[in-house]
Amino acid sequence: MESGIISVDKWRSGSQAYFLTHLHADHTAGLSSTWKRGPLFCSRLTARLLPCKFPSFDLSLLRILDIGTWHTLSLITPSSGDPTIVYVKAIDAHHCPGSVMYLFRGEFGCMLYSGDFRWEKTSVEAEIRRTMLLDALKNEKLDILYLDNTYCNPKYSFPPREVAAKKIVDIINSHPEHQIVIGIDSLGKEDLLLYISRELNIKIWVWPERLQIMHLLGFHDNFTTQTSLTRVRAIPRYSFSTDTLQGLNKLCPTIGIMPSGLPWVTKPLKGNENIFGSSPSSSCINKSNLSPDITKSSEKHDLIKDLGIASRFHEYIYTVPYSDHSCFAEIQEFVKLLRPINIKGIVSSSPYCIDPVYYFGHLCGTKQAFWRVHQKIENEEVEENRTCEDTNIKLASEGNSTKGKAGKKRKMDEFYFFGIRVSRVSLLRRLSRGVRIADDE
DNA sequence: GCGATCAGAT
DNA sequence: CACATCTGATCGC
Repeated sequence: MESGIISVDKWRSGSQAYFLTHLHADHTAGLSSTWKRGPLFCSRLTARLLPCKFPSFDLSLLRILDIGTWHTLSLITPSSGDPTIVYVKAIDAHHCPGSVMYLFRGEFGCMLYSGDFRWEKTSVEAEIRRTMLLDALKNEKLDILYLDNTYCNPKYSFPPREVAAKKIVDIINSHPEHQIVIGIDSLGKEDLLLYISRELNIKIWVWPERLQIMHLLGFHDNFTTQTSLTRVRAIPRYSFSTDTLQGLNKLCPTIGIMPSGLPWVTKPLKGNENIFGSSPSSSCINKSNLSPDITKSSEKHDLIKDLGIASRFHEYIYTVPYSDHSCFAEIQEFVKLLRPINIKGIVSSSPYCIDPVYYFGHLCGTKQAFWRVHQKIENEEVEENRTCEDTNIKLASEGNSTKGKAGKKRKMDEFYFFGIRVSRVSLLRRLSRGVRIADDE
């Protein structure tokens, strides 16, 4: 049987074509400026952004896939040496700029790799995308869906991004005298920042590399690297912490806003701090007379009363459920729409992320996968294993190329249309995402 | 010395 | 509690 025809967000050697869904770091681990293993397919926008991350990347290896158009790849069946045709269509994933899903058709059947995606149904764009996906699948069963299962648990529920964005503007407006910092990554959340910029009619500060990204995305008027021009700054998420906010508040009153799919917490609060801020006697209260006295009971009451979907985890920090991944209900809608024969989650890092078959197996074209997963769960220690593929990884005796307990995992793979080759994993480290299509396992 | 990988942090 | 990213250590060439 053939193996390793194409890889999605996986960069080991042996494939004939490589597909990148988007440029976040956990999907590019293994890619580098010296890439030469084969053609790399991606969206036009990803191709434009890619040199920022990989400056001397050989651009002659890039293959741009226009969204919504079928592309034809002539590949070789490794086992026989015979030519084979693979058709691929890229579909906007609405996760971050350039992000796409890939729909493949070939001898192996029909498969969709969702990548990271957000499936909001409130926008006009979402309706266009829904139609595009259904048209692409017309009269064709979907053999396998590789699904972004980041929040594949009913406990994960959050509103559309538009709602969260409004809340963030409300928070900013309710702090007219404060500096504002917002934690973001190197790509993503641009729509949020644009919305803030337009609603408040201000520019937003970003760090220089981020301004370059904004310009590549075509945003020339809403962002600046001059701190004097604005009170709203977007800073790297890794430098967004309680310490950062406490430091900033020694200079001037500042609040932090963390847009995230989940309530965000930093390291455990110390001493007599609590989620509504330090008591006046706390050693952590800052001593500057510029600092906001949020501990005044009347003001505290007003702030809390008005938080709505936002929450306040620290005296200076708000978290708002602005997520670039689908919530559980959206994932469910997506699966209901597609009715795949089989589903495979592409994320296995979260202790709460569960094999999507557990929740959605009954929506699939075959009940086999559903029953097998339920059987597996009933036969094992449910609370430990059903929510945590990492448990299997930790139990694995060796970090070879099969994830999980060899016997158990192989059993799991049997009902998938493809075997999945997963790179060697550290027993303690989460799996990277991605898939390499192979059916020889 | 360099890139890839890993561990630990935010 | 998650995600995405950074820094720094270690490994192999």
